Amino acid sequence: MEEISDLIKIRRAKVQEFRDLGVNPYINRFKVSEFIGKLLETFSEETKEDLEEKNLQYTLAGRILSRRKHGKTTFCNIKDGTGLIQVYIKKNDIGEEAYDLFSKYDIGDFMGVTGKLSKTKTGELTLFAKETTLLSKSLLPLPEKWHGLKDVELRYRQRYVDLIVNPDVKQVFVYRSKIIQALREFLTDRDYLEVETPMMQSIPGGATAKPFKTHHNALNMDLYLRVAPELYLKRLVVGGIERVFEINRNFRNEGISTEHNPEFTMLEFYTAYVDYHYLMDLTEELFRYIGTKVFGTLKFPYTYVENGEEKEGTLDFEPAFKRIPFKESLTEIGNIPADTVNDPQKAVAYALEHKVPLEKKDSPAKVMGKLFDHFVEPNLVQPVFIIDYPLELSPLSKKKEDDPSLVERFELFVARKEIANAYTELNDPIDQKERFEEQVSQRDSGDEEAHWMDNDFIRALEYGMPPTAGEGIGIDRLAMLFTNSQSIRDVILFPQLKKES
RNA sequence: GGGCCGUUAGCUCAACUGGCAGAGCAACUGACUCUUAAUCAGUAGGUUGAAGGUUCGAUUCCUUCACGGCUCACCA
Repeated sequence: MEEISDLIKIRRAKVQEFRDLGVNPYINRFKVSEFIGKLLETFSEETKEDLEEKNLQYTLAGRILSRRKHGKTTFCNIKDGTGLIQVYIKKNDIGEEAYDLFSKYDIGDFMGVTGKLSKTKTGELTLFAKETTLLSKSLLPLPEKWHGLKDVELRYRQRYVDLIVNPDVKQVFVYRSKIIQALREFLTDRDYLEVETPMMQSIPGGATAKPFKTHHNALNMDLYLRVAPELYLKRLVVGGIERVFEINRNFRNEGISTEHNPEFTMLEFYTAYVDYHYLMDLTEELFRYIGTKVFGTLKFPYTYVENGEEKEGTLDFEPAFKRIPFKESLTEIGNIPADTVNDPQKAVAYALEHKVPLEKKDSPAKVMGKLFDHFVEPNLVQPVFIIDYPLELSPLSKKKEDDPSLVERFELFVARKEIANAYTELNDPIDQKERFEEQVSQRDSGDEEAHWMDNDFIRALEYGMPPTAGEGIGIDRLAMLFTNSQSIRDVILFPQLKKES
């Protein structure tokens, strides 16, 4: 039925051969005396003579990644989770029978090896084997050693293979993990409490986005996967958890691109008694903390494409991040005439003239948003806070005291991407209710992304929420930024793909 | 969802204007006791993503579909 290539048939036959010889090809345990990385770290600089004198015996284990056979001797490289080391197997040293058995191992198999650590005449740290053990047999051939696995579809679908043969891949995910760890440290050191709030919500709130819908059978109730934790975290601020954060998944039923995966990881944190200015300072500090702690630098390479050419730049988190009001950014960075920005009709005309796609139902504020996306965002390379957004684009933010058409909100842009979004939280329950009502009417007129009415959230605010500022940071994009990754799929281990055909 | 590009051996890639589908690595057989993209000699490996169509003849041209990449729209 199933077509099996000769390569696999041969390997399956080998498994049987080992069994026939009384060798279990999948043994239960194997005691390792040291990890490879540790040996590389400790002994790479030592001379061959010193190593010989110390007569160091080790038992290592790892996956065979390459092999160079020379008749009665073989060099191979084995890799464990910590590093890759060369092993030298000589017939005279391990015996004829053992050598014949070893010769049946394939690239991709896990083997254990005991022997003396020394160096070859070329100076490479090498374990000179006295004994080898088959730990686990591999049935599928690994991709080519030189080119690795390049087919991006296979890399994402079979990430396990990608991780085996493309060493840089693991490093990206190590960095991702360390970045998240640094975020946690940074916040917990400042007395923020990490919490987990519902991912399944009956009213999906906290962001303008289309949710995924699911159904709970026992409760006979439709539920939505959350688009943001925001409204629950604010309920906690109401309840007295005045410094709170959550790092977890959000789900949005929208397009997939190099910057969007349907499930993505967000940090959201809330701080009572402060405003968005405080958060800007804290955000700058946070970026420098990650840079220093994880990478030991505040300057990062940045690859981008301009006019079809790949170019290299540098992102610098050292200088103070610029803070530019939204409206000013349109004129100063977007080079849109001031009278156009101030006149909704002219703005629409300007947008159409420059082929910015508008929809008929777009309000003046939405037109501004689109002008921003089109003319300003592509120019925001070094870290910059865009501040003071139009009220209508921000249904959960607090109005500015001196200009109620604007809200106290900022978004942080780096490398032409939106990385963070923050604002002084709206805590006036009556104002909040009116804004929800406005969103509901937009929803009724066909805007599937508009916010829902959340009466329990209003009730929480009615009990009183202290003045609070909150911020969300997209972790995937943050990881892209720090690892200079061109696609969000390169920082997500298993990105969403269609079913394999 | 739209546009452009791609899918050939396990992997990385060739095959001119439609004319016998090829190489390197991996595999297999053999030689080789310090190699490292080991080397040398030989062998095998293919429904060219799928289904139709045009043609004497299709990897190549056309149509539809599947999957992927980039990009636009939407969005963080």
